[in-house]
Amino acid sequence: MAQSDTKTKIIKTAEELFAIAGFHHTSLRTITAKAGVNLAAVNYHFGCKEALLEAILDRHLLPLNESRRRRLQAVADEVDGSGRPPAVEEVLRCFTEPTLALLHGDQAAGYFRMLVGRSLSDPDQTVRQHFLGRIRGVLEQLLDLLCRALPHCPRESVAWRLHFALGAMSHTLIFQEQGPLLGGLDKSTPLDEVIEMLTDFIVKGLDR
Amino acid sequence: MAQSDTKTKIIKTAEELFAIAGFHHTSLRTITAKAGVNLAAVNYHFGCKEALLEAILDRHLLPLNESRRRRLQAVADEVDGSGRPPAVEEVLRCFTEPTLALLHGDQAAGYFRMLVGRSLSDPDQTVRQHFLGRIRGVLEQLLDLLCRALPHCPRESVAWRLHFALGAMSHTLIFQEQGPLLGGLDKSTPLDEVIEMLTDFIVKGLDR
DNA sequence: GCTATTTTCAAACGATTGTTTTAAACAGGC
DNA sequence: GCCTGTTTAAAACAATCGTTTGAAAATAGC
Repeated sequence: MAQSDTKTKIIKTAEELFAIAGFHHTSLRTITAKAGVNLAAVNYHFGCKEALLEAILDRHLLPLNESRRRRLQAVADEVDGSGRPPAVEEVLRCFTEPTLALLHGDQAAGYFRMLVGRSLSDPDQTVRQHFLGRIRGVLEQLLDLLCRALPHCPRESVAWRLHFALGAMSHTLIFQEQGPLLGGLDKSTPLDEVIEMLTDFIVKGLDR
Repeated sequence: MAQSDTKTKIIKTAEELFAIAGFHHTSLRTITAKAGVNLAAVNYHFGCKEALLEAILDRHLLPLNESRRRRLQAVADEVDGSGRPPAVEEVLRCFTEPTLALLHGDQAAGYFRMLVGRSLSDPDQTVRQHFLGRIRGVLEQLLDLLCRALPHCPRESVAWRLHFALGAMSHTLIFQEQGPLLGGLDKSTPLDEVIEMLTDFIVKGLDR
């Protein structure tokens, strides 16, 4: 029971607190107190606070990106075979659907979702860099395939549209708890429906 | 010259540093050192750090939102008269174009742009609340008018699409300095062109 | 030119941060 | 049993944070 019980408790608690209050605004004392472990345990198991963040990111982000990568590659291979350009929506779903699978598979992944959404726009360079370093490769792959789906469109235009789309995505991932910023917005809408609407929105923006 | 010279120097410096590093990650000592004023000057002139943030937000956000409000009202009045629903793009530009005017009018507003972009998704509740409190009214007005532009579309769907659009917008405002997260993205693209592409993207997503 | 007010300044305050330290408790191998 | 390496515990570390203090300096009113 002693082996890595403490380590897991720290990771899960920190994941939640980082997602809600942000990395720098969450102290190790808050984490360890809520997790019921000793303060020094963080530095013993992870070395430093920043390494704890990396461990949290790795836990979900690595398999998630691997899944995205496989799906993107599968579509790319299919295009290579048939010679027909892929549909924009098909490409986009290679990126988004693994996220949905993750959120359905792991009940506790809800907080991770917020953390990911925040990471892109975090004011702190540390958080941003750790996150970007783990996702940049997949983004390039996604951009490449999008360009093949839009052969008439210059790469830079596609890149800008993808940039806008990522903004919409991260903003949607964050949205939770922090109160609806729009009056007519129902927070209880199931995540699946939200993602469907978001996908529609993005596909329309990316296409043509 | 002495009257509010210090006060202005503090505001302008803080605006820049808050935009780049975030509110909580920027210390009053960093601000005052860069501004060349005494540490205590902040608490003397503004009361506390949080009030300094409010002053910064007010300086540009109040006139900006007033301009947006007037333009939205003008379109609404026109619709009331003619009875024809407005175009989505027309409504959207009521919100975005005043921003462009601000950025062109004030050379130093570039940092404010980043600050605004960050504020929506800031991990810290303080920053978010101060920002939302100053923009929520205009957003409601924008949503109302968008619903009239899309009479066949249920209000909640419009709200969600606007939600996605706001994500794309804030993400675009932030983007600067922090290194391109996408390879094919040219950072030197003039802001006008970026906003044009962004508007296209959003209109396509909002419409129909 | 004096007074009264505003503004600046250096120094310190108390609280909190991530991290380190030192000792104690625990585990399993032989 | 004892020993070796791992894990926890409480305390202290040095650094930084926002804020306050009290006196000096500058300014304005008359």
